Amino acid sequence: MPPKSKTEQEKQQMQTSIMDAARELFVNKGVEAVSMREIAKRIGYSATAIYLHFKDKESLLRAICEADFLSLSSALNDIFTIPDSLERMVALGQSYATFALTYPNHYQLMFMTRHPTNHPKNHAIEQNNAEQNAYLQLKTVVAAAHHDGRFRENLTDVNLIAQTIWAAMHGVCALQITMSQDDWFDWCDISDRLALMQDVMLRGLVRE
Amino acid sequence: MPPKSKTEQEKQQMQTSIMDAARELFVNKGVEAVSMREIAKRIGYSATAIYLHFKDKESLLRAICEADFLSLSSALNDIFTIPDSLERMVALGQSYATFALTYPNHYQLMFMTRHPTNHPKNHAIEQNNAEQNAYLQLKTVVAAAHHDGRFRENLTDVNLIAQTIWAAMHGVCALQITMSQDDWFDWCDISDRLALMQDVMLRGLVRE
DNA sequence: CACTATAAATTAACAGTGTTAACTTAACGA
DNA sequence: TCGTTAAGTTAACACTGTTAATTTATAGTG
Repeated sequence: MPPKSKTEQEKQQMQTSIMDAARELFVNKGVEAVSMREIAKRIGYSATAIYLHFKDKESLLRAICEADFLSLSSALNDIFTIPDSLERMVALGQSYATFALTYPNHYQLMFMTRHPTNHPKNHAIEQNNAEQNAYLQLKTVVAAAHHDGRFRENLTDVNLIAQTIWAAMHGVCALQITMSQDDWFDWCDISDRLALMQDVMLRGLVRE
Repeated sequence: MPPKSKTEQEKQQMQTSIMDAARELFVNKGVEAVSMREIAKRIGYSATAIYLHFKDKESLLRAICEADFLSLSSALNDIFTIPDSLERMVALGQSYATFALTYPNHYQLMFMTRHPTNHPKNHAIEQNNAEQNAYLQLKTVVAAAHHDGRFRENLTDVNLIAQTIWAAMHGVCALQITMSQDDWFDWCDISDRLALMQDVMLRGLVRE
């Protein structure tokens, strides 16, 4: 039943409906455990219909990730209204963690898997802009706090500080994502772990 | 050409040869991208021969991780001769990081890959002993430092402290492993990042 | 030596995967 | 009314993990 000549808007709608169905399945069952046929059935199409909109499964996944990269960026942008530079920094970390734990599969693809660099040409550059943006947002916040003289005297390398803060938040989130299913010991509440990490990092970084 | 009745040692050798081939392929291409047939070909057997030693693909993966957990455990054991509890804690973190960065492949499988955990019953308990040991080593060191009154007053939950320290070290190592290839910005030296993380965590955790 | 039981390994087969090629519709412009 | 063509479907291919059936070669027994 193919009515001819969908409008551009209808195409867009079809794309997002594919992406929405795929995202939900990906998150619930894991990317590898979801088949194209399953995604297609969810929206009442055959599997091959997806290929009219996305080159393959990986590019569908990337499209979803890119979309959420944008929402990460805008979520991080909301932070910049906070006047105090330290509070701003904490809020940035909180938003970052919220994103990571809300979209664990996407986070895993973005920050927890070595990218084979298969397509180094085309979207490698553009895509890294998104990554760069996310890091630049962090770096900007750190630089502001540094400019305000909030860090200890011996902390002068803004890049080093930013990367260490990033590592701290990443550590909590990544460990939660990979290990939360393992129930072989007492995982403290993730929010407690996040809060303590923020607290410890602040105490360790900030001038008294 | 099946000669009858392999000795127990030969069985062991076959198992480890399977595990070695699998580990290398898993790490280089990703677990899901490696087929049993490919692993088997690597060691000159047919795919189904693997099933004589491992129940399925997942249990092969778990066996690999288990073996690597043991070598981590023994690497960490050397620390316990250090008398001062804080120095011991720092040294543990250092050894942990050294292991992670020396064997990034193993580390990736152990701490950076989500495992399905489909069969929570049988081997869940025994198998996790190795993991438990590694974590218990950390917890022991943290508990000692806590007992010595080295932490800030409000820090009383040993589990929470241990998990946060773990997350901090994991963050630096994991980010290094996944992102070191991406050259799209100025990565500071890994040893600087590690040192700063240790320093910040110490300042944030320890009573003055 | 012959014969069988058996461990070790292999091939055949199954259901399911991502993906491509060939085919079917249905609506539009001429 | 007739192609042309976009939108979608079915058929097919080369894979995957895994199980069942089958081979092979040795070890022990008569």
